[in-house]
Amino acid sequence: MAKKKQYWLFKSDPDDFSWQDLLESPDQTACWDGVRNYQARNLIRDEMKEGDRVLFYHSQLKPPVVMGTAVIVKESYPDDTAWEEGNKHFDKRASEENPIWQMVDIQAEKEFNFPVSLPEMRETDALEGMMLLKRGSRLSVQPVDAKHFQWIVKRGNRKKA
DNA sequence: GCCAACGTTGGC
DNA sequence: GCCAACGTTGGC
Repeated sequence: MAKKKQYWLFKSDPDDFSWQDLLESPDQTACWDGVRNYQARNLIRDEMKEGDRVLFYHSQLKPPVVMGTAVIVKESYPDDTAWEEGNKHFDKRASEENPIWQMVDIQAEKEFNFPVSLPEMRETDALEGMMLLKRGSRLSVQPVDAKHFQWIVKRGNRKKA
C-alpha cells in the first residue's frame, strides 16, 4: 500500500552529532539512536517510512539552523544503545527482549547552499504553525508539513549570488 | 549563563 | 491518580 511521502525534522546538538558527522559516516548514513521520549519513539516506530525526507536541524547554535536534507533509508528497529552499559542513553529497563526504544537510519541527501536559520523561519509567514516554531516545543523528531518542508528546501537551495 | 517549558519520578 | 520536585531541552 503506497503511502504519501512524509516529512520530518530531526534535531541534533552538533556537539553530539553534526551534519558533518553524517557526511563522514559510511554511505553518509547513520542510525538515529538515543531518542528517549515516548512521543518521539512512537513517531519513529509507527510513522516513519523508508523514503520519507528529513530536515537536519542543528540546535544549540547561535542561531540554530537547518543544514540540509536527509532521507530515511531504514525503518524502525531496536535502539541497542539503550541496554549498552555506560552508554549516555542507557536505560536499565531496556533489553534485547524488550528494547523499549527504536531508531531509524538516515542518509544525507543534500547540503543547503544556505543553512536556513531559526530567526529567518520565525519571520516567515509561509511557515505559520510549524511545530518547531511553537513555544516550548522540545520534540527532537517532529513531523513537518509538506508545504513547510518545501519552503525551507527552496530557501536553503537557492543559488549563491 | 539564565530561565521557561516540558517530561518524568515518586510520595502520598 | 494527583501533584510537587526535579532534570533536561533549547532558545535567547
